[in-house]
Amino acid sequence: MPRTTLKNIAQAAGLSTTTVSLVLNDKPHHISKKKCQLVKDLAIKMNYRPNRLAVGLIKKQSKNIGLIVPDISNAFFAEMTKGVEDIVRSNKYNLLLCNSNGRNNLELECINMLADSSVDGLIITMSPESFGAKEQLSLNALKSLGLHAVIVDSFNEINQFSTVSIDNFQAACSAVEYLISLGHKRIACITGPIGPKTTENRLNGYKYSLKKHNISYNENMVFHGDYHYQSGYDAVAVLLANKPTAIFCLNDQMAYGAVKALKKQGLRVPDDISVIGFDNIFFSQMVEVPLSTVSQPIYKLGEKAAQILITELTTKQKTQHLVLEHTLKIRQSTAKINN
Amino acid sequence: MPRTTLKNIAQAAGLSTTTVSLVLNDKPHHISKKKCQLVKDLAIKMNYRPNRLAVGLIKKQSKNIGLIVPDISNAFFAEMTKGVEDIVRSNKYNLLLCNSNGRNNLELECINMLADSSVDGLIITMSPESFGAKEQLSLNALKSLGLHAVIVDSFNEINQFSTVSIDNFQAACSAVEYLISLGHKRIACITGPIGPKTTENRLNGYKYSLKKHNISYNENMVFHGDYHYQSGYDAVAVLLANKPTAIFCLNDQMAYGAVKALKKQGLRVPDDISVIGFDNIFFSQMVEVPLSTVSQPIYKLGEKAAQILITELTTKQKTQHLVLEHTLKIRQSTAKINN
DNA sequence: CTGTTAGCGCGTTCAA
DNA sequence: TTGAACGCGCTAACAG
Repeated sequence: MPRTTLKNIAQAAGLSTTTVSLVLNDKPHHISKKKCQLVKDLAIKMNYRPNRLAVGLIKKQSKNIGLIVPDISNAFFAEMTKGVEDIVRSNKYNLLLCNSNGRNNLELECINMLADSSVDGLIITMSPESFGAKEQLSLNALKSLGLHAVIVDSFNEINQFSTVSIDNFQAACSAVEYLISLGHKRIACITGPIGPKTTENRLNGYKYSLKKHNISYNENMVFHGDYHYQSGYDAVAVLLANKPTAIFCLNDQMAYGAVKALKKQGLRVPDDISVIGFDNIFFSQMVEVPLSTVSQPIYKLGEKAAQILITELTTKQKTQHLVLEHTLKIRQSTAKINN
Repeated sequence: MPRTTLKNIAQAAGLSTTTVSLVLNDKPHHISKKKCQLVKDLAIKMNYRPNRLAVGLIKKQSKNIGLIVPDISNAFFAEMTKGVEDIVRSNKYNLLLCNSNGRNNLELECINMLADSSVDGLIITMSPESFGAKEQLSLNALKSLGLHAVIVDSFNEINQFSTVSIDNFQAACSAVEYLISLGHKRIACITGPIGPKTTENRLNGYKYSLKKHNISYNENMVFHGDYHYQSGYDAVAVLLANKPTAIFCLNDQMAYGAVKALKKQGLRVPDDISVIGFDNIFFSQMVEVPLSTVSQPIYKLGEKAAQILITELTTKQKTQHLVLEHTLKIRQSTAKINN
């Protein structure tokens, strides 16, 4: 049995579809109270609900918003997505979810598919691959498709899209400064893939803070991981050669891996070596050694992105670059240097 | 600048929209090679992409699939969603994501919104509230809207929808039997909210295995949690009164909470008390004491659900009830009884 | 106060 | 070999 359409209820009421449409959409009209009531009753009785595709086609707005993330099964993106979803839904939009699997070409496909679905706008966290020329590819796609977009976890002053993120440079500084305040001088760093601004900024914060405290920067104290658990684990074997007393991991997942590897090497965290992470995903309070970390307001990042997008969509407001506050979350994986 | 439409390219080619449509959709036709080529070239040059809303409206299939989960920020659902998304996308569908926040009324709203968006079908994990009469509410909504649906993590032989899940009863049995094989007799259980079949089946498995081994069932050894970390933590204070030597938690999150509380009480896991979980979410290998648990094929649950749905959509295949294999994942939170 | 007409962008008869 | 005409379900202009 097909859904009841405007026409169905128009027929049942003996009126035109226009009349019914006017009444049901609360448009200004001059239709008799009785007919109004008739239409409304009928709509309820026949369980009428407008077809969003048809409305979207004519109004040129689908009431759909797209979200592109590298990997929804990653705790960071899952929590961010929740923030997006809550705002989107409370504004009567639907959310189209896409995974780019961290690949720039898939990201481009997602952008196109979402455009094909006439999304009113989209929220995107660029894939790790999308930096430099490839980032431009994505940005240009968005631009040429005339899409409204908000970019999360990336800060690009010169582009025409709104952004939401924390100040990754300062956040990294605060983590490293904290380590230094604990007496650490031999501070290693496990990074994500080199290229994206987010990673660059964190790494620059690390370098800056070292320099500021007259600690010379040693390339061998930096391991380039990929933001996954395993790379944090693998990094330890390499970094230990340089006898660090602390390790700054550019995300929590890699910190978990590092802690695990350290334990396997017979080193105690934080007694023998300190580890600090970045993100403060939910599980960081529950891992073997509750993780000290730079806390990002992950859920809020998603919320704000959605709010900004919807605001841009409804009012004709210009783009903005929102920087959310980070905090340092001290738990038990860091301690004063001990020697 | 608006997107190029069929009409645009028809004009540019000096042909009718019909001709263009025929060519671009590879429909049987008798159009000269040259014109064919012209159309195809133009389509590429003008970057033509069909409007999915328009196509959906006319074909009566939107190529959209809906997914309703209680909470996408929950690691279990995030991973399941990834499985769904991968299959959905590789079949050229789009995914509409909805959170029910665990509430039946929101679940109903989601179902309606998805129906309004003309989704071709949907995948749903019922909210914990949706059991008994409330479950029927959701089921009836799906039915009366004529929606194709696949239900994940729930098994209901009498309904008309396909289901995908593991055998929760057997899975619970295997966990408890394992504990018993380790010599445990005083086995406590931390459950989720009572009502949903999934929880009931696990609890019944627990009871059945106890009985099978002549261990009398003691109501005070069962704590009714809510599947969240905190309730696992809170349960311990209550359960300890009955001196259990092992605790069976109906999901991993609560197991983490239990382990944490146990530690706080000065008890060592597994030396003083064993803990076993359920789900095997990704983090269970990384928590303080790597968790022994019943492993569900979470990603596969999502994959299979999507595959079944798409199969039902394309071929007119009847519903099926797929039961996936679980396994027991023994890690370090369980040990032989020690007294 | 209400209905007719037109069309959003597309696919599908049918006639030419 | 091609195109005009129709309709998916709906809204918006303009009549009347």
